Amino acid sequence: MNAKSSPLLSLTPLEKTPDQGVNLWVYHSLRRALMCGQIEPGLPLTIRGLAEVLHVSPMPIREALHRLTCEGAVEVRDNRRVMVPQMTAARFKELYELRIVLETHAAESALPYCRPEHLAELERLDHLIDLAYQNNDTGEGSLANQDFHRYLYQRNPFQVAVPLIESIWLQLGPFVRFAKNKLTQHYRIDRHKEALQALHQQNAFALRRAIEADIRDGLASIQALEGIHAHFKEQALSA
Amino acid sequence: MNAKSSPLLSLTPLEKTPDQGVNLWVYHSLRRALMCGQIEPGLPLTIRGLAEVLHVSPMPIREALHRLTCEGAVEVRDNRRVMVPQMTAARFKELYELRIVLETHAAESALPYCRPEHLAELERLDHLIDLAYQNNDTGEGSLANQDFHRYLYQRNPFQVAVPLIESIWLQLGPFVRFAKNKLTQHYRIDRHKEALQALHQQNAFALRRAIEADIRDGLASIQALEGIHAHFKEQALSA
DNA sequence: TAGGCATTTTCGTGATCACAATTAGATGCG
DNA sequence: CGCATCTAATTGTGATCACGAAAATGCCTA
Repeated sequence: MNAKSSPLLSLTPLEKTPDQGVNLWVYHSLRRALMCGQIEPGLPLTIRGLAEVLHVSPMPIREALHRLTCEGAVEVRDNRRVMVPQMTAARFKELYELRIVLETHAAESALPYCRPEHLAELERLDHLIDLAYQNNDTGEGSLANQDFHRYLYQRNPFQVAVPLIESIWLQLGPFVRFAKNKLTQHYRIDRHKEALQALHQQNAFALRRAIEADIRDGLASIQALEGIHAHFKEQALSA
Repeated sequence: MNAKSSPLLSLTPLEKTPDQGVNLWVYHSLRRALMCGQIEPGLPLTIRGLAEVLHVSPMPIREALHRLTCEGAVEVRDNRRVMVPQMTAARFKELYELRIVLETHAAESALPYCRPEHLAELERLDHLIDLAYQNNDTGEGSLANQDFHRYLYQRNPFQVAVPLIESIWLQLGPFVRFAKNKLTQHYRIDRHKEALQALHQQNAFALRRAIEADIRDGLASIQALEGIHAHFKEQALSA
């Protein structure tokens, strides 16, 4: 009996499966773990290993890993091993620029559809963010922040950018866990309030500026962390 | 023996599998079929049916369909049936706006990495596009056009937008087949030439304008088709 | 004691099987 | 003759198995 010594992963597997298949439950569990930085980049993820950790058959794991692969959350090395990709400073910068491009566009395209009741819901979601950060729960705060942005963008019923944005979030997720210092939280301007005001005034330009500033603030609060680049793999330039 | 009457699909399954697994071969075959509009939107795709058409076991089909699902190429109706999503005018417009946002950004970020030898390759790819259209091969022309754009964007070694752009292409793919009229080809301005000139001059602004114009030209040539909207499902507004 | 090679283990892939859910066709009632 | 119901075929999901390839382990030699 090979008692796998794999449990380098705690992997709180979300609350039990309500009704959705085992497949989706495994996917969401792994996704959550990725997003909260519970999986070490570079550590090889094996199908059978994860299957044992989550107490399911290898099949749902296989499908979840494939899905996460095509979403960019994990990558396949030389056609075999799968792992969370190493981050580089250049890729980090590209991902954040893409966030700005995509999310300012998504916000502007959602602006005409925003009704007063939606603004109320956004204020509620923004309050949840504050609560999470007051509890020093960085992971939950990050997820709540995504809920705020996602709800805004999805006001546009024809929105097609959200899956792409979520893919970017997923690629950045494993590295935001280092932003545990709430120091910058004290001094930061609440860009969400600015966004809400812009929404109220139906001011597309102000909305874009608020969203961009919000994203740049998050980036700055991460880059301000000393030693953050130690977690980035030096890029092997093969020009 | 249930002789499936499914062959509503011709599905020229690409050239045989060179060395990559059956999995990837199936995926690329389906992707190619999607891109060339060989699969009727709304027609239900079944795992076992496709498995019989491609003469493989259901397993590679299952994985390919899942991957195409998370790329937005196909969608799952009420958690069971999978099919090419119906297009609406609103979604069409959103997808093209997203193309412009993503591709102008990708082009600009690739600009600093463009060397003379890359420009030569781009001219070669542009020539292939002309050849395809001269042969009235719309499908091949569309693929060649994607090769041109992809090669340009990938000059940036830290590019992260290309997978997202390919997802948009994949969602638009099944509907560009209607653009079979080469009438607009005669009068259109060659935006790729403009892009190449901008690249040569390292002019970011001109490059963005060329790429945006190129995309808008393609959109216009499709929308100019009378009756194209007959292929769009009227959107069911549930506000 | 360190390095090269062969054996063994582990892994991903692809195939087949069993089962619940859904759907399409058949049947019976009004 | 039309419609509701029931039955049977079909589908997606999840589990298990077999196989070739890649790694890890151990062994042997210099």
